[in-house]
Amino acid sequence: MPSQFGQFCPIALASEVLTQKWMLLVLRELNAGATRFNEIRRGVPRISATLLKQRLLQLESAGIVTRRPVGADGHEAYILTEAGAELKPILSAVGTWGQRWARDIEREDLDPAWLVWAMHRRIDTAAMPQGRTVLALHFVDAPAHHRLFWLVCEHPRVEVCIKPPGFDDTLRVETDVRTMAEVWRGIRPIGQALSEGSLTIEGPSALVGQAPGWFLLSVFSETKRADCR
Amino acid sequence: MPSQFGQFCPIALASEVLTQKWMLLVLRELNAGATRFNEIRRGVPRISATLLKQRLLQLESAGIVTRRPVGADGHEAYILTEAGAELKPILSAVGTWGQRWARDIEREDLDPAWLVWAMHRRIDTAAMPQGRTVLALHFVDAPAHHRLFWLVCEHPRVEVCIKPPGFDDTLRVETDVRTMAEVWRGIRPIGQALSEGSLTIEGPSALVGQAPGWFLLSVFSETKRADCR
DNA sequence: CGGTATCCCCCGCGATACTG
DNA sequence: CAGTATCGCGGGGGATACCG
Repeated sequence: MPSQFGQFCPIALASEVLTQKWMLLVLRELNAGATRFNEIRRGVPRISATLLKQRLLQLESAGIVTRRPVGADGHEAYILTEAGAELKPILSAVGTWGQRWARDIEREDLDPAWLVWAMHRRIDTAAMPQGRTVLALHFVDAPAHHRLFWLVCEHPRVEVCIKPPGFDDTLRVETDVRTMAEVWRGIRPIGQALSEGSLTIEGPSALVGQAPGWFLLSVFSETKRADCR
Repeated sequence: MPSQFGQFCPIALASEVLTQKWMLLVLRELNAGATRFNEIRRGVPRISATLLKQRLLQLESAGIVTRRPVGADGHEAYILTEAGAELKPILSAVGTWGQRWARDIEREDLDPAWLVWAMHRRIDTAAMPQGRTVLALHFVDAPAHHRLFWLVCEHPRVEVCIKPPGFDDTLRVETDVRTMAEVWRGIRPIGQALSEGSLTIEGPSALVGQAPGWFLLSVFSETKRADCR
């Protein structure tokens, strides 16, 4: 796609690559440390495999991504180049603006599977007890197949399961998707959700008190929304 | 267009508006101080009127732009809201990245009319002699109807003419489009272009020496390209 | 100047099925 | 797991003409 805008302005040239559909979300995943094809897809579940591959090729030819052979299989990992790493200020600026000014969350935005995937990257495993901690997440208002998830945490790794992982639950979190989403976004304080009863944590009382601190929430959660004026 | 990406991530929500085609360029113009419909169009000449209007409506409904009645005619001016003003870090980050890492300038990017329009916003009229200064720009390799432009400068205003403005030229600049573009981008030092002879300035020798300083160049011109390694 | 209205084409993209 | 192949449609957007 040569010269989409007919300008040599750096913003126009950068736009050609960066404003393609799904592109910023793919870059967000790569920036968050995703390297494998399906790892990226889990963070951008609504993109088709065909289109994701196409986007990755575009990123490669733009010098933003490189492929590196990995492991024993013939497959490869996608790595950000130096040019890709320098996209971080853009993602940060877009996220900050979105946190402050973007539209409110709609029904269709509330994908519980994506929420859990986002949460699993932001768990403070160092603050957890030694050994394995299993957090069961129960979204009371989600469709049956998206109602239950488990976060299996063993410092420093966190794994997402959609079936019982075979270990006892350490704690059980029960909430609705919107509450958890707003807590994750930093729009609603977790303490408020707890005292309202829209989010409950069950388990050994010593751990129940610590658990809210294990959730590090979105990287933009500290940025305050602007329309509260 | 509700929930294009099915995520409540702030980057995804911001993307819905910001990554529409032409959107960043329209915002660049608004951020540069353009307020009228056709003023924006001159900075984004390849967008159709229909689509520009559509984009402006989207910006309005996203809370990024407001319309304000202006002057005697029934028309209006487009003004950035506070949310729109806070997009500046995004434009800045995208431009900086583009300056460092975006693809090289192609033939079709080299629109001399756009170049002159970009330049006219970045003229240091305060450094010019008192009264009116007329700069004639001659692009030797441009198609006939885009070969000659005039910048009529009278502090602090600069006007672009595509026909002889009716005043004597103070100075005459002769160059090819690519040279002027690369100088404007800060990729090639103007001194180098002058000594190579790919850019010449003719007129009273006292003014010829000052003239290179009148061109403030792109706001990203100080950012160095990265692939010089 | 600042738009509308209309037409129509193309291709971006989603969906589905299949492979090494 | 990491893709490829194919099909088909929808609508985004370019072009052109028109208007107050």
